[in-house]
Amino acid sequence: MIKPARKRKPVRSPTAAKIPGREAATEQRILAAARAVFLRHGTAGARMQEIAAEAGVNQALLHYYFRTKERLSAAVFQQVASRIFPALVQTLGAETSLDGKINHLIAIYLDNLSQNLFVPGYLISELHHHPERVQQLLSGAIGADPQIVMPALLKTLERQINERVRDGTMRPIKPQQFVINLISLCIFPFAARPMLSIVFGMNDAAFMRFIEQRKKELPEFFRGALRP
Amino acid sequence: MIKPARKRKPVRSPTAAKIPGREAATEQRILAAARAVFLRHGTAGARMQEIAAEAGVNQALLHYYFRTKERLSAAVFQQVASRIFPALVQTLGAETSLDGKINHLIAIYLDNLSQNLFVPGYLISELHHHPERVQQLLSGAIGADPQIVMPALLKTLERQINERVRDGTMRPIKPQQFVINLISLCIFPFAARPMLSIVFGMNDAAFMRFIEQRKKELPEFFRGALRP
DNA sequence: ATAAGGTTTAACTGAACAGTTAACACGGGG
DNA sequence: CCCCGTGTTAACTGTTCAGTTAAACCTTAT
Repeated sequence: MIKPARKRKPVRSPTAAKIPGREAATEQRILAAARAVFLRHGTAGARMQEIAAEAGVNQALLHYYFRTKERLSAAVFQQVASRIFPALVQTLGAETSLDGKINHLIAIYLDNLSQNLFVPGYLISELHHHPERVQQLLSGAIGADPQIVMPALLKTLERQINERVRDGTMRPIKPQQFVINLISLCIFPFAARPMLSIVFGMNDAAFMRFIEQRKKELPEFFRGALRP
Repeated sequence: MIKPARKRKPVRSPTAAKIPGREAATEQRILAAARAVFLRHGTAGARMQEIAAEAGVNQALLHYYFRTKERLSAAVFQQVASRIFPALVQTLGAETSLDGKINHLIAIYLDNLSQNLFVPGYLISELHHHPERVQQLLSGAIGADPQIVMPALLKTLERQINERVRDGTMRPIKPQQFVINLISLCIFPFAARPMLSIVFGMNDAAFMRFIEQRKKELPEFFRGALRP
């Protein structure tokens, strides 16, 4: 069987004329499009064609810049994760007061997530379906091996908690429980937002008011829970 | 083009001989298999072939009992959701004391989720990727229109909170914030488990010990947060 | 100019997938 | 005894999808 000579249509469509000096960074456009699509549909549910369309390019370009769907999704995951985890490590690992850490973490998380509403649902979903990737991806996102950084962080917290317990200004609590309680209260409302919207009848504006209220109340709530 | 007569192999494989009176409920086997596969991979990532294999049946049987993949996944979602939501509504809507509700909800949620570790990740993932289905699915899971049940529940909680505020035994808090804080602390650790496993270096046994400790500490923590 | 090399395109390929078809099995009621 | 409805199977179909190919384009350096 002889392959027939390919019939070709004109390659550069007339609408695609680019301004020469204004070369848009195609790779960045693709990454942004991929992020939008992967956030909405998850890695398994996303379609390369949809990403190409959203970026306004041909599907082959996706493979030119990122060999496979897997690599593209990994790039997106890393980008998204690196907005969330370093803040946690830096804030809790700093040498500021415990109360300061609580205030700061709540403030930056609620602010950050308010502008990236889909991030928590996406991250939980990806980590749930691809637990085998977690280790390497977290390493990249934090910028160091979490198995070295985190124990140090927990030690620091434990010391600070013990000081306050000795002062009589705080009840004892394991540093792990401390961290989990704090980030649960910050992140979960965003992860469960689709549910809350229906269950509590919240539209987008109502949800934002709800979060604004949390910004004011959460620090007090959390510190209150730890009073002796 | 005339279709050639089909060549057929023997239809009933010898190993598949069923005990006649002991007709296993095939539909239930399929549902259980579907649940396992959908929980692991999510609706988009799951493969009908894998479900068939896990149920030990032919792929065509899946379509015989549940017309499409979508219906099968809806059946699974409803089954899983109906283990989580009714308990919430019943517990918080009951006419027991506020402290009793807190204790009860924490106890049953941590117990229940400990035996269904993948449920929170699965539910959050599905709700995130298919928000349009939430309404109908929640209605089925709760057994009533959530937009009628939930406001009543919130009213009840608000009344109980107001009583305690008047007594001076509780700080004021909006009933929505009350509910979200409570279920955040219960559910989030399970949803984020893949992350915690790596970040805190917890294996399965360590995670279970972690949850056991929460069972004891959470009620105190939560009530403490609301002391005046 | 022009050749080189990075960029972008239409068309193609092979595999995987959800869903269909028609044959076969078998117990129960006529 | 036979056929009818439900259950079950192997094989098939049409589509969608990730990934490939080779031609065409564009910019810059020579």
